[in-house]
Amino acid sequence: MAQADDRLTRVFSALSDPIRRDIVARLSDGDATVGELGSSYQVSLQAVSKHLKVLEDAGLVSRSRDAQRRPVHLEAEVFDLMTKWIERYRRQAEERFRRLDAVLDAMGSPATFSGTISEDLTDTERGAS
Amino acid sequence: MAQADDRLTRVFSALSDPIRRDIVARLSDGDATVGELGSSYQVSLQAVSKHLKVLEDAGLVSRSRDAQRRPVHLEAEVFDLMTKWIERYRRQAEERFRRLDAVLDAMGSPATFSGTISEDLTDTERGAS
DNA sequence: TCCTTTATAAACCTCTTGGTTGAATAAGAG
DNA sequence: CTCTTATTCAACCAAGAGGTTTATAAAGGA
Repeated sequence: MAQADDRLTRVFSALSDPIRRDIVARLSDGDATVGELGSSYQVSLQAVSKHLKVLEDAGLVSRSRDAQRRPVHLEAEVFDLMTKWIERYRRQAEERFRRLDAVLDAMGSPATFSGTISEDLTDTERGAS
Repeated sequence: MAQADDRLTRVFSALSDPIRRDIVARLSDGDATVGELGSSYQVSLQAVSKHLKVLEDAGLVSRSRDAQRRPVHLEAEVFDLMTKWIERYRRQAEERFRRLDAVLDAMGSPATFSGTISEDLTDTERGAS
């Protein structure tokens, strides 16, 4: 659970950088070496190497070996982690919205909506005391 | 374009923090005040207030006013930005994978796959020189 | 073997982030 | 008015992130 949390943190964090998102975009089009990737940005190759390490730690890319080169490969499955998280709460919010609509509908009043309509759901992630 | 980029950066960045993700999770169950949210974590209320500002700047939440209270509301539409980005590259990677399979199939060889199969795609985001 | 290419490691710097505490603001409630 | 509640602002601090440069490692190619 804390593990999944760390993983999500790493993935979101990895994609919060424009260069790293761009690297992912490029890799979706095919594997590439560090040098190939690096030539597109103004930052040093070492910086790109660091970015790749971040992506790798997040599980978003993997690397093999081809002579001196280390081709980088996109691991698209990790996206699932994010989309699942996102979709879960999006759905929940939409569901709540639907219910709110139903309530307003039933009593035909505006109301500033300050209370909570739904009860507690089992929330696997939240844990702080 | 750079605007969308900033927005994506802010959204991913906002969700890269466990407390902020948890806040989003809670808000998906209903609006809440800063105080209500803050009581769940060990950090100070001021820290929570800062987290909310980050979420707000990312467009993930909005705030209204109810006397001294400032109820926080989840803006789930922003999720679309992310899912669209993610799905785009996931799909592209899968597509590439399919084509690779086809190629391997056609020539019945293993091959370590180092080259690029597809040509450049018009990539709206990538822009660095 | 020696050179060149490709990539990483290490040390360093600066800016950002997430946290703190203490003061200020906003808006009822008595 | 004055007090209390709810929230934010300001100043500060430690740790982390992203960048640099210099040096090192790994692995063909001449």
